[in-house]
Amino acid sequence: MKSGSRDQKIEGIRRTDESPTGQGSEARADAAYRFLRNAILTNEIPVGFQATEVEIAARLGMSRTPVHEAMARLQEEGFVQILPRRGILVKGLSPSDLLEIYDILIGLEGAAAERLALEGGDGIAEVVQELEGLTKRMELALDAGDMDAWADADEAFHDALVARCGNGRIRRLAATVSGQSHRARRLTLNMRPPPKQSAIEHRDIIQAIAAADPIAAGSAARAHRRRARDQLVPILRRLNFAAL
Amino acid sequence: MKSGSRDQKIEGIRRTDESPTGQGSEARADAAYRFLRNAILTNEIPVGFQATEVEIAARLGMSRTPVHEAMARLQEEGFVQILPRRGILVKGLSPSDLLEIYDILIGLEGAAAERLALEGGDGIAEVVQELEGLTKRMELALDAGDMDAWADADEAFHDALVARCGNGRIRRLAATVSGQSHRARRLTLNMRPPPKQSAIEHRDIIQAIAAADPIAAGSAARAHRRRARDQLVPILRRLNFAAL
DNA sequence: GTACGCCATCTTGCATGCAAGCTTGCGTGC
DNA sequence: GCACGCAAGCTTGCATGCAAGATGGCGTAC
Repeated sequence: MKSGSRDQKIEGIRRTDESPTGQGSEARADAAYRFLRNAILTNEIPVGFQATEVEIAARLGMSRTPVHEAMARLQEEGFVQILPRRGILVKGLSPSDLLEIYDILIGLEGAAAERLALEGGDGIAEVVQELEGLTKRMELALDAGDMDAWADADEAFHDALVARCGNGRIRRLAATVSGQSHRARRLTLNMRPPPKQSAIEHRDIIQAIAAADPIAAGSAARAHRRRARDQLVPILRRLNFAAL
Repeated sequence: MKSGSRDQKIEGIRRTDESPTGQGSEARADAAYRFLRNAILTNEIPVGFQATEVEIAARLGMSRTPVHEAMARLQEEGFVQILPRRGILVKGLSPSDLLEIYDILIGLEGAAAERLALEGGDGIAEVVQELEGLTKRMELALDAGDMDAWADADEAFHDALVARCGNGRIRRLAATVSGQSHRARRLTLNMRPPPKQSAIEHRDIIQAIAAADPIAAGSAARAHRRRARDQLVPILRRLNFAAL
């Protein structure tokens, strides 16, 4: 037997009726990529799920070619593993994988914060306001005990930090890498102590950016992610998650 | 006419006689990727070169399919751009591209140095020795006035830093990103003042790693790359390189 | 002479056909 | 009863065929 969850539904790919070929580029391949990535992130396709290109192609109503390309991308990003002659396996994240991911986020978000503080001046006020608003949302959600809303706001803060730093490459890399830790963060959301500290640390970052102090901004961003790492990784190790 | 350099030779792809399919996976597609990437990095295929998938496939002695996959990867990494209906364009790097790349390297190498210092203990002595050896090579090359050898050793130092940090993801990301700046570094090699400072800064990094001081190690690594950035980018801007 | 519109060609994206290797299950021999 | 060998099937990688859209050139009209 291949796996336990062959019967998982993968229906419902959004066939945007734009150019089937042409400038939109990679219509089907891209659709397959986005659909599968999203399905894995939301656990619609669980870790350990195994299937062949043909099966996935059939479920998605397309041929093997675009699925093949999507799989190559997903493998590069660590979401799946193409097993030699056995099919495609949805991979989980081990605690050490997560450690790697957090170390990268520490570096990238530090760089983003630094860059934001360096740019300074003009558009910064707007960014600061956005970051402040998201931090406020976190606090409100935390007060209300709504951890999902807290996680949404927290994620939005970190997304905004890298998205607004003006460095498109950082944005793309961070999105890819942090996507991989999405499941882990959500799963452990209730195993962690209430994240009261997060908002404070976010404000440290915001302040340094507003003060146009790149060194302090980078330092604050790294310290924040470091603390998250040192909190999250031990929990996973203790739980002895082989993969999640 | 498409471009000026259609007649460039792209012959000579190394057809490793391993399994044409099977476990090695992506034999031809991977070969195409590596060959093209290398050719672009070494300027065998110059910036501005433009061709179609069919032409490249013919030159490489394979069909369009593996070339197509290779191109998708190269585009994601920023080496080429697939123009809607006009073919594939080898992209150059603008000064702001290079700024982005350096900001990322600042972050990633900082994280690598931090991680190395954190691991501490056992295998660190070996890594420290390797880094020290490469730094020595830089000094010797610099004394001999051999800038190419200096650049080789410098590159090896930075490669070793991220490769030995134990984080495979950092290694891969850094390799991809730093590869893109390869041409720029080489081209400006003789436009910069003699890099006497580099060896000193490398030793700062090495010392902090040896002392198991992650904060200092990260800080030193970032400071080193920051200086390189602030030296290189203005040169490119001044030269008004649209792309290189 | 210039500008606009139409047609042909070119290029890519996807579907399908083909080949080859690994895996696995069964049969046989010890 | 167990282990080894063989064969068949399954799965992926690559080649090729097909279709569709955009671009550029050429012809015509003003």
